[in-house]
Amino acid sequence: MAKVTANQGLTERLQAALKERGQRWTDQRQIIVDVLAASDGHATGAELVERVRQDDPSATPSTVYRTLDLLEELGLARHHHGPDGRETYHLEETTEHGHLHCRGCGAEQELDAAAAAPILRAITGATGFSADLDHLSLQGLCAACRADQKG
Amino acid sequence: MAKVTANQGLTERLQAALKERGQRWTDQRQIIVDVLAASDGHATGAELVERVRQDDPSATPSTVYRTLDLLEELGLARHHHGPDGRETYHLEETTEHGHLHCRGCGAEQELDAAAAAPILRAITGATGFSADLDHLSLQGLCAACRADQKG
DNA sequence: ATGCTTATTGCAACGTGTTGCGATAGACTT
DNA sequence: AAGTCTATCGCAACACGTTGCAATAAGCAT
Repeated sequence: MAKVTANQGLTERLQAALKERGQRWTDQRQIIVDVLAASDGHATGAELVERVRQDDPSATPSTVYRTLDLLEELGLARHHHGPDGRETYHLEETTEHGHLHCRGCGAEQELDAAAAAPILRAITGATGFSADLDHLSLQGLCAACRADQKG
Repeated sequence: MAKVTANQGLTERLQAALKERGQRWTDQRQIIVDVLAASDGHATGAELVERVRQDDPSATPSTVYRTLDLLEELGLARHHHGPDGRETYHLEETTEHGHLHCRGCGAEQELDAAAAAPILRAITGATGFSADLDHLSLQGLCAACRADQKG
């Protein structure tokens, strides 16, 4: 049985977008999109490289990273930097969201658009900046850790 | 003429803090603190390494980075990650502040504690998190670029 | 099907930062 | 002043990403 890509619609959109720009559809790109979709939460660049190499051992990091850049250009993927500076990628299909890292317990929490709205408003109010939620990556202490510190 | 360190007070504080922890004061550490103080705005790790090597060509990256980590542990320095993930260091003497990067014009703007207060409040209100201002590094569009886009 | 154009790939080298380990050299004791 | 203990240093190797270049192969035209 032929391996059916789990992302028919996505793949088609991608193929169309590439054609329009005179760019090409390749097996590697299919694999990378599949892997990204499969690790739908968040994956670092290195993790994605490794997973892609399980499907196609001939793939190299440069190709994977270049494809990820391309997917971002096309608006299909996003990346942000964790508190340690490493890259984390996710598909744009996931709703736009920010990230919160607790330096106490190490927990990571997502911040959806609704929860972020007052924050973004405060940023615009204080600075005139309209901040990108997808690039919002905060570090601090979560409620539980703050309570612990007081105890 | 002996080279006089420009940071008497800082150096003394540092020496005392190290002694208390059973750690040592070395020429390299003096140089690194001096360099950090001299490039008082913000400098990437690589820039700092290069400047330190001008004063002491025998210094190696590992030493510089390890010292920077130590200075952070002691609360004397801070680093955050720019939008490209590179590290940027500054002395803690500078008042705590966040950073805003405009993806339109590339401008970088500082965010002082007063301006940030309503933002931090909004974050706590929305999430329970108490965010670290020093690690706050936002990307978005500045007021000018937003106006341009509308034009 | 064959050939042409050029986007994509793999490779190799680089840039930034981190880590393990043996050698060096601070700081303290005698 | 000499010796001891161990923090720090330099080195070499590694991890994550990026970039230039020559070889490959995708997509189109014939």
